[in-house]
Amino acid sequence: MDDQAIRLRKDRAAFKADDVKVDLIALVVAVNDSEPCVLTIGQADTLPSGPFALEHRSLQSGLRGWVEQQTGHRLGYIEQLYTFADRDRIGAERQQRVISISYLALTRKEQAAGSPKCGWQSWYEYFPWEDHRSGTPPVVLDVLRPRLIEWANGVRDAATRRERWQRATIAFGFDDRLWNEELTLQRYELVYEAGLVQEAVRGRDAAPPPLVPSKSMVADHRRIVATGIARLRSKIKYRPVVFELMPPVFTLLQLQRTVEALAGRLIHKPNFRRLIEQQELVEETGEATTETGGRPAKLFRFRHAVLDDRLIAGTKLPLARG
Amino acid sequence: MDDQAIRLRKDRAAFKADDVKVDLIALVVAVNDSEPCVLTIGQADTLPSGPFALEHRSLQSGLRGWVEQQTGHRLGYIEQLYTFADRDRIGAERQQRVISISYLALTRKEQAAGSPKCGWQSWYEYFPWEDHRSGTPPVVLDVLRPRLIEWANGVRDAATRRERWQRATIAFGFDDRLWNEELTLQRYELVYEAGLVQEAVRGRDAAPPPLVPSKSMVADHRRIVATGIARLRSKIKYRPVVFELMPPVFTLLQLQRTVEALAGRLIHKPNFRRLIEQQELVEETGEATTETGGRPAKLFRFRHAVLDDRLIAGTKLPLARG
DNA sequence: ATCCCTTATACTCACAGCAAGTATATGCTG
DNA sequence: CAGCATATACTTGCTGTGAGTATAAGGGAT
Repeated sequence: MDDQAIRLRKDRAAFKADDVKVDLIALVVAVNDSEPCVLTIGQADTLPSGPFALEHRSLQSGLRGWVEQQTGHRLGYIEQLYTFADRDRIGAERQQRVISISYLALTRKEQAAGSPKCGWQSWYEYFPWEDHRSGTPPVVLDVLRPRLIEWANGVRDAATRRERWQRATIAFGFDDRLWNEELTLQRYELVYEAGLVQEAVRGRDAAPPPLVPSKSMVADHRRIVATGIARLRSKIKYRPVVFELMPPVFTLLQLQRTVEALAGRLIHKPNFRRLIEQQELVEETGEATTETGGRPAKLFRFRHAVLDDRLIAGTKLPLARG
Repeated sequence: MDDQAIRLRKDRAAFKADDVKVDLIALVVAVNDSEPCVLTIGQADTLPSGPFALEHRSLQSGLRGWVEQQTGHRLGYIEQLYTFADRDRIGAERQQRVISISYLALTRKEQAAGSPKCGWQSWYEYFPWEDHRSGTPPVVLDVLRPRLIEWANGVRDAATRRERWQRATIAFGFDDRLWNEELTLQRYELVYEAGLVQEAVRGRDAAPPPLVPSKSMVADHRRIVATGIARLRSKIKYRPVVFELMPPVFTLLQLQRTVEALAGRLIHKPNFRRLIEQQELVEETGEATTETGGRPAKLFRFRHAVLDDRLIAGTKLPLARG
């Protein structure tokens, strides 16, 4: 039957007018002094972004252009995060759709001179419940747990109640379940659904509700950050991406602190060192530094050769479960 | 400095005219009789697709609409694959960009009555080198290896030669390296770069080159299929997505054959059963079937409860390395 | 009925990965 | 010199898992 083919072509033609605007959004991450940071503009509430335009050679180069212009940073490693088109994102004047393509970029903080109107923020400012390096942060049990219980009990249906509480239990590791650092996005979605972040109650003119203390962001940028954190926490376990965040030369402890900063949890030192060395991810420079205090630490550099063959095996990092 | 902010706003305004067209492309996968299939239209060379339009509630619902209209299939599980904007994809008449957002959907083949002009194709028709269930297929060592050696040696620079051959070695497991089924995309990119598939030499009017025998597709659809295969092969190892492809009731061997079909390699049976059962992914229905021949096989169904808590641990499947 | 085939199911073994604990060496600082 | 922080080595024990083998149950051909 060729009707189908013809109808197809006609339908496709009929849609010609529905052009959309495409926005590129960058989540740029660096780690400095054991603190994972994201690059922001505005009131530390906006990610670098800009429209995809004709003169851009590709999506990635368009993104690089915007970030460079807005923050003065040259991006290195880039990977696509997610593409979305929310209903809320329709332009007011014309009925027009906006598609947002978000990217995750990894750099080093010192790389560029700070541009005006941009700065680095610890990502734990936006997600205070994600940093478990000094044990479970108080906000989890003191604030989130009771609020999420309230939220779960806020519905009639018993099944929904149970389902809500189960989701919270899994995501936050309540009731002796273990904390899974990779569930950052699920956790953000929970606190959003429960109306505990500013973004969720924006535009509503109800009485100011009791929010969980945390820094909010413009539009859905905080959601993008959550997506990026989750992606990064998962990826460091099987790809040597940490090195994109390291200076050319570093000590093993610095490397460990960086991974810990990203993962939001501590790592058993001997295991970490064994794993790094047996995988031959790094090589000694022959130098050592005394700046760390204590016994001078050997300096290492990343073995770029592994970028090739680590495609096979994957890099594993020992993230302690307990 | 507020220049920056002002300049930013102006730049953004100046780009207003650069609207783009957004295409949604669906890779719909099912497994039937131990054969992984993709849903195609046209001459079995096109994936269901259509433009994103104003009346679509969301990207996903737009995609569902197009697939349903073109193939009669209602999609269930959907996940985003990748978004790209190739330089080649510029409209001829107007200078306009086309963004393609691709999705991976998992269904069961029997679900819908076949629509005209659409059909299921084994994905190994497009990637004959990916099926290692009966050992390494001949095409790998007899055709691909010599052609890739030629390709690697086709450059002057010794470093490039070595790098090309190393990539090929890793991707295809030459020289006693082990085959990694997840590198489907890297392999396709290699054969593409080497000019061994029809898509790579399209539009060139050089003499017909010696291609590797395989079915080609329109535009870059075959690349999308490769991306989807890679994603799926990776994902079945840590998320229980296989069950989206299974009938409501099945035997353990059927389940194993499905996983093997996707992974393109065989699994050690006792290990597979142990892992499935100890993870409590399935439960017995109490029935058994004699249709399989031999001793009647117990029938199982998927435990939907695990969809929740498998967020934590992840589902693991025993894919033999050797 | 018997043999043989196929499939299902159970048990065992061995090794690698890895989390965790403990101990020691080294060099700085006060 | 004491005290401290770091680096580095050794050991232990659990678990996951790849792999082999054995047994049970039904169907079909002889």
